[in-house]
Amino acid sequence: MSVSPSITDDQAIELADMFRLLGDPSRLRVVLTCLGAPICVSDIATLTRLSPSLVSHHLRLLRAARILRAERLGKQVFYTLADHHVRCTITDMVAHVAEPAETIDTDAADVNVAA
Amino acid sequence: MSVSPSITDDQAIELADMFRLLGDPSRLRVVLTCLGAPICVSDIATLTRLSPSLVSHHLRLLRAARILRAERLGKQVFYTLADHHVRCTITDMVAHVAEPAETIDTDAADVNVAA
DNA sequence: TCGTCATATGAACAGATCTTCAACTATGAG
DNA sequence: CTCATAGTTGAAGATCTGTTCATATGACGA
Repeated sequence: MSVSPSITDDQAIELADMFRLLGDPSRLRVVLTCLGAPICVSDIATLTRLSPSLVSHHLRLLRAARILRAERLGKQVFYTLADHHVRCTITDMVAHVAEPAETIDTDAADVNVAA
Repeated sequence: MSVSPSITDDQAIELADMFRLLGDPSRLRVVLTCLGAPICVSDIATLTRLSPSLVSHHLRLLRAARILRAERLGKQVFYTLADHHVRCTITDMVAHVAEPAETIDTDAADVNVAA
């Protein structure tokens, strides 16, 4: 039984799981760092000002959730968004919250539960 | 100093905060329940199969984060998404994760590191 | 007023989570 | 082989968070 139109409870759990991973400031910063070109662990650590160990722990979770993908190149391991869909999803979410609301109107005036 | 192109650390924290709230399955289901018409607490509790008390606790957090908005009507209190921007944001995020990935390919096939 | 329904709130507990530290593996250079 | 660099992993601890239970508040009807 779905709790809302057009989404199953299972999907809700999957959705919550992604949100939970992105819900930690440190981990989110790690993900944001990977939005551009593939980047190695020590660079992520430097940019985010987090310890390499902590970054690695976060990366493991993000990898397990298939949000990030790893690729070894010599001694270093480079991380990137797992695929195009994940990149779209995260980019859009970031844009939504970062922007002060732009294309708003379409149905701005509707159901208003009486006073 | 921003950790990624086009987003400040403050925005990242704000973003993480929203994700964190949406990252709990129960709380997410509460939010999803409010996507449609304004709905009262006991109905949310029924639909989500959560105790009224727990629902109320979650609603308080969601209200504080300005994700939901409350409106009293007699003995009942109805909840809705706080504003159109929040509705867009959440609707889009749900759509992104709910859909089985649409425009995927472009870079789907490539190296696989992990041994 | 009293009683009841609808919500809200506070305390308390169990379980999860972030972070650190130390130790470990893997790769490449000399 | 030995060493240094890059990353990973596990244990441990402090903190946070979700949930429940009991109690309180607010609103309406009798």
